[in-house]
Formats: sequence, C-alpha cells, structure tokens
Amino acid sequence: MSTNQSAAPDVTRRSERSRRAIYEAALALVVEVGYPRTTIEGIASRAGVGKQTIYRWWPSKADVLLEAFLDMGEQAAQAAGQVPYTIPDTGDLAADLRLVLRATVDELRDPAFEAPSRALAAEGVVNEELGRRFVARLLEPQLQLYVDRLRAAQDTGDVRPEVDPRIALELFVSPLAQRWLQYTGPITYDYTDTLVDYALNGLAPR
Amino acid sequence: MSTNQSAAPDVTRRSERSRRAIYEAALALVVEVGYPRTTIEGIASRAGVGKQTIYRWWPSKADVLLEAFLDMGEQAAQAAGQVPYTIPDTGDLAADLRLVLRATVDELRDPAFEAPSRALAAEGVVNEELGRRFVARLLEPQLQLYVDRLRAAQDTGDVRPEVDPRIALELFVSPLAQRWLQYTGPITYDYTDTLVDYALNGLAPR
Amino acid sequence: MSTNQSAAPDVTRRSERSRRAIYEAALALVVEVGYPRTTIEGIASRAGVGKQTIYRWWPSKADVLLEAFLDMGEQAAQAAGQVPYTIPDTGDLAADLRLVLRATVDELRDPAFEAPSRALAAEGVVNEELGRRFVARLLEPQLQLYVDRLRAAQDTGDVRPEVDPRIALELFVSPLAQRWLQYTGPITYDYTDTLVDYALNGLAPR
Amino acid sequence: MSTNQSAAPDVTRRSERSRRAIYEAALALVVEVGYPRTTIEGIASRAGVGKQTIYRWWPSKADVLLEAFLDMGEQAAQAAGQVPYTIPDTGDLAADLRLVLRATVDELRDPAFEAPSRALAAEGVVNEELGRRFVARLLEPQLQLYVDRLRAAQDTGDVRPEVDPRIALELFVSPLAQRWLQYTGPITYDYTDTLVDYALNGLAPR
DNA sequence: TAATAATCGAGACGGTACGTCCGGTCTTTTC
DNA sequence: GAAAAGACCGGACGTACCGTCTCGATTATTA
Repeated sequence: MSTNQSAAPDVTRRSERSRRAIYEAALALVVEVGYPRTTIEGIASRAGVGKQTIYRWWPSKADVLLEAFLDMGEQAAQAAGQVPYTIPDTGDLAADLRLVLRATVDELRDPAFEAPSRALAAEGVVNEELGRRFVARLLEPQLQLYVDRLRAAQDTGDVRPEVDPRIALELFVSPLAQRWLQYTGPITYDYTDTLVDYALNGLAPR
Repeated sequence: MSTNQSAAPDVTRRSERSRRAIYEAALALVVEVGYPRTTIEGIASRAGVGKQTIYRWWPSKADVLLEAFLDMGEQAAQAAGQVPYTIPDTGDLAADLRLVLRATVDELRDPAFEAPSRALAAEGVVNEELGRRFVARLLEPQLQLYVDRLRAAQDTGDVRPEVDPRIALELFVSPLAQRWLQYTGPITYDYTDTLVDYALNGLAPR
Repeated sequence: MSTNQSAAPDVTRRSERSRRAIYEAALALVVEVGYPRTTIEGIASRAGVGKQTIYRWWPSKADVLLEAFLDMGEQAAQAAGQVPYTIPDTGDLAADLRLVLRATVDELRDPAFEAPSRALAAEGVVNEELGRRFVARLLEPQLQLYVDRLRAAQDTGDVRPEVDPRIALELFVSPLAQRWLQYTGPITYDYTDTLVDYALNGLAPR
Repeated sequence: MSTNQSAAPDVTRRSERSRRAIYEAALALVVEVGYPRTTIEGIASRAGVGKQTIYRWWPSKADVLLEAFLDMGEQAAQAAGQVPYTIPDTGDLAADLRLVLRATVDELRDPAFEAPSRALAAEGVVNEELGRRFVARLLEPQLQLYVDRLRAAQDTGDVRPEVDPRIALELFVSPLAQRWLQYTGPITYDYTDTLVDYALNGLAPR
C-alpha cells in the first residue's frame, strides 16, 4: 500500500538536472549566507526541487555539501585539462614544497573554496563519521602526494631514509592547516617558506 | 543572531547560583548528548533556570560553552594547587617537550575535556569571531609556554638563534592538533615523540 | 498579531482529521480551564497537532474558537434532524415569544455552550473586527428569525405596522443578553415572560 | 528573614503620587495600545513605578483599570461642579428619558471613556467576579437613577403601578448597551428616541 | 502504444527549538 | 517599611526548519 521509504531508490532513474541544481544551490548558499543558515529547505527552494528529492539521496545537509564540494573539485579539474595531479619534482625538494604550499595558500583564500571547506571541516570536527569521510575523500589524496614526493626525496638522499613520510608531511601541512582552521596566525608565502625551511632541516641527513 | 541587549543588565545583581548551574548543565549536556543536540532550552531546564537568564548574559550557545569551559579550567587549576603553569626546563629540551606533548595527548582523550573543546573548535572554524576568542582565551596562553621554553633553549644554544619560536612551536603542536581535530591519524605517545624528534632536528644548530 | 500568510496554503490538501481535532480541543479547553488559560500550544498539544498547523489556518486563538463554535452548532443542527430553524407561529405572538426566550434561557445555562460563547463575546467587545464577525455569523441569523415573526404579526395586526421589527426585537432580546453578558440580574422564565409582557404592550396597536 | 508577601500592606504609608501615576498610565495605555497590549510592566514603566508597587495594591490588571476608571469618573464629576447626579424630572417622562439616553450616546463615543469601559466590560464577561464588581460600582448606580425616575412616573400615573421599574428600565437601556457592546447596530439619537417611543407604550396605562 | 512504476515538485503535517515577552516573585538599595 | 529597580523562574508567543508523508504530474521503462 505505502511506498517503502527505507528501500534504496532506483539510481538509474535519478534526475541529473536536480542533482546539479542541488549542488549549485548548496554551494551558493554556503557562500552567501554561511553554513549554519544554509538549510535543506533553502537548498530545495533555491534548486527548484522538492525537499524529498534531497532526503531521498542524501542523509544530511553535510553530506549534500560534501558531494557538492567534491563535484566542484572534479568539475574544476576537468576544466583545467587535468594533468594527473602531483607535486612537481625538479630535484630541488625545498623549492618544490614551497611551490605547492604557496598554491595551497592561494586556494585557502578563495571564498568559493573557503566557505564550503570550512563548513565541512567544522562539521567533521564534531561528527567523527563525517570527519573521517571528509579526510578520506578530500584530504588524504592530497597528503598522499606529499608522501610520494618525500619518498622520492629519500631515494635521492635528500631525506633520511628512516623518516616516516606520512608523519614528516605534517611538519609542512599541519601548521598551515591549523592557522587556517583556527585563526592562530596569518597565512602568507613567507610563513609557508619558513615552515619548509625549519622542517626540512629536521628531515635532512645530519 | 544576538539578543537585543537593550540596556545592559546590572552585573552586580547577577545570580552566582544560576551562573554556576548554567555552566554545569552546559558542560554535562555537551558530554552526554553532543553539541548539536545541546540546546539553550535544554541547558535552562537542566540548570533550573529561565531561558531569559541565559539570553540576558550570553549572546549564543557557543558563548555559554566557552565561558563554562574556561571556568572549568580555572576550577581545575585552583583544585590542583595551581603551580603557575609552565613547561619544565630540565635542560633537556627534547625530553621536556616529549613530556608536555604526552600530557596533551592524555588531555585530548579525557571526554570531559574533549567534548566541549571539540564543540568550541568546530564552532570557531565556521565563526571567525568566536574562533579568535577561543584562540585568545584558550590556545594562545598554552602556545606562549612553548615560546618561553624555546627562547630559553635559544639562550642555551639548543635552538638556532634566528628561529622564530612562535612558528617553531607549530612543528610540534599543529600536527597533533590536526590529527585530533580532523581524525587524520592516531594519537599516541610514539607519535608525539616522533614529532619532537623530527622537528627538533630542524631547529637545532647545524 | 496575525501570522505571515505568505502564499496562502493549499486548502485542498488540508487535513480534515486535524481540523476536527483542533475544534474539539479548543472547545474542551475553554470549558475546562477557561478562555484566558486556553493557549494555542495547549490546543495543539491536546489535538495532537503541530502549532504551525493552527497558525497556518487561523490567525488567532479567537478565530479558532469562533470556527469551532460554529462547527459545533452545525453538528448539533445536523444531529437534531435540522428542521429549518424558525420561531413558531401559533397565532399567539406572546406565547410564541415566551417559548423562544425560554429556550434561549436554557441554552445560556448549558456550560458547553456558555463557555465558548462567553469567550467569543468578550473577545468581540474589545476586538471590533472579530465582534462584527461574531455577530454576522452567530447573532444576526438568530435575530432575523424575530424579524420574520414580528413581520408576520404586523400582517395579522398584532403589531403596529409602522414599528421597525429590527429595533422592536431588541426590547425582548437585549435585556436578556445584557443580564447574561454582564450579570446585571437573574435569568429566569419569569423574567423573560415579563419582558414579553412589557414590551408587547408597546408594540401593540393602541 | 523574608518579607511576608501575604500580609496586608500598610495603607497609611501608601504613596499617593504612585497611585495617581498608575491610574494615568493605565488609562493612557488602554486608549493608546488597547487593553490586551496593556501590560503591568508597561503601566509600571510608564508610571515610573516598580512592578511590585502595582502587585502590592492590586491583584490584577483589570482591577487597576477598574479603580483607575472609577477615579476618572470621580475626578470628572468634581471638575463638573457635580450636582448629585439624577435624571431630570420635567414632568414629561418621554422627553426626560430621551435626554438621558442621548447623553449616554455621547459618552459611549468618547474614546477616553470607551476604551477603558469596553476593556472592563470584556473582562467582566469572562470573569464573573470582576463582572459583578464592574456592575455594582459602575452600572448599578446609573440604573438606580432610572428606577427613581420611573417610580416618580408611577406616582404621577405615567407608568402602570404594577410595573417593576428595575425590569422596565432595561427596555431602554439594554438595547443600547447591546448595540454598543456587540456592534449589532448603529448608535444614534434617532435610535434611542425610537426605543423610548416603543418601550414607553408598553409601560403606559392602557 | 498503452500500462506501469518510480522520481519529481510541492507543500501539509507532527515536532522541536528558537529568541522574545510578560506574569508574578524575590532581592537589593534608597528614601 | 514602602518604593524604584530589576533579576529571576516559568511559560506562551509566533517563526523557522526538521524529517516524514501524501498528492498529482512527469518520465521512463516494460507489456
């Protein structure tokens, strides 16, 4: 008699038009009014979509935003011609790291990026399950690039072989992350250059 | 967002009993049901207090919690006899840092501490004003202790004199912070010991 | 005072079940705890209904009660087989009027009728808009019956032809109304019989 | 230790200044914002008086207004030189009644009189205790004047001796009262003149 | 090509919490 | 000891969203 709400919906019939509209509405609202004032009803109304269409496909506001944000990244990547993303290896480790970190600094200042990623990070701090998903889908792939570059540096002898690259990368990345997340200090090229300087010394052979 | 503070209330007439009850209720609820399900109404009801008594003195749930958390810290400090808090200086910088970071690891695992500070951190990520207040009142005083200890280390020649201690401390502290905030990795004594090892190498004279 | 009626709700989708439950709850509460202590929240809770469902369809507590009361009248009328309501015409005007007024006396003493109609009358005294609606929907139809009967009496020569029946009826009805509304005197069959006696003399041909 | 709130306050120490200010504030507010939006806090604030000063001397908003209204009447009476109030007796009963009723029509239209007396009447409809007090203090004295005049008319043979004046007066007064209270019809000199005409016929000897 | 079935836009529904207002009590200080 | 001031607990106000639930109207297979 009644529709079984718990039965998984039929993905093949899903409206692509609605999905895109929801992504756009979610991202736009987070930028415009902030995450806490972004509501499911607001997203639905702005996307010209029924509320149920959101609840059918996502369990929460945060999940909508996470997918919207990932999609935005993929769109941007495709638009950019999308060389398989890596940290350059010019042979000069310090220079390579400085470059990547400077690029990250730029990204952290782009409002279209900042608003949703801050929202997701905040949600993740208090919601472990989502936090882990956020890390796995967004952060970890980025960090893996550092692991790769540092391993290459170990091969060339620029970094001590017994160093764990997964921990070592945090010396560069985490300070920047904390400054950004918690407003513990200004975020500048100078700052990230200094981080590379200090940290690399600790990793280099003695 | 904030209550109409028409004609600021008379602080001298404030009920100390209510203030304490509100702090306790807020902290208990955050631990028991989590921050998002902690409501002003819930705090008021648990504290046996009218809602207006909360709105009279605090502009938001986050502000209540911030003060409650600060108060908890002060209470704990007083109870502990309250040595003026510093990082020990045994002459062995690495050992001293390892000790403090291990203590921080312990603290991060105490639920009575973890729940409210996570909640405040999360709120701060998305609410810059509160974030800065959180840092100024809670984080920065802690970080200053590292600055002091590192400066002492510069005096004894254990750290290069041109190093900026405010940045250097982030090599130890931020990786731990990020792992905690974002679940990017396990938090253990081994891990913090390793951080001290890697980072100190970068700061030591060559 | 009234809810933001932005985009009037869709009447075809209205829940009949909720509407009935709200009527019953409103009437019951007015009888049980009195009008001033009858609250929208109380009605909603007793009816097992969200507050918004009340605010969506009625602008105020008084409007809920007015409709509930009208509905009660219609229900009662249907149950009673619903002879088209008129004042009897036995040829004896005095007897007919005495009968109707005695019936009104009975009605005014029925608590299920008294509580809500008193509440509505009181509200109407102080709120002209509602007062006029109360009169138009409830009182005026009753008064019209008197007009009809008095006109018939004019045809048979029992009442002077130049008398305005709309005013004449007030000689019978208003004294009773005022005694009821303002507790200015006891309400008995004797009293209404006396009214008919005094007033009819004034209307009869000299 | 604590002040006994239930002990009757010492009337000799009562502040006349506050009493007057409360009367004026209550009447002004009822005229300006209406009875339902007139609050004890509003009266206190406007009168420059503490809330407790009101609660000490009056049990409710309606009681404040009742006394304020009675006081207003007394003030007006004193100002008007105030011969002991009666209905004139020129020998022409109909003329005398027309005159008084026309004066009442004027009074009912004066906003300074209408707002508070409507408020009190409304409250009295739903609150029997106050209603009876309202009648005893305000209405009944007025009605007694009609009783007196009608008795005089019985002495001169203008009214049948077996007529009960307390009921007879309602033929003139109640229709006007109901029109005013319930907006059941326009209130004009013509109307009251007609009432006198119709009703007097019923009371006159046959 | 028509029947069938699921998604869709829309929005009413039972709820919960919001932030405000006011009722009536209590406490402090002033007169 | 009354009065001005106003904090306090309580509770209702009217609003905003939550997540669920119908309701036609598409829309896309399946018969």
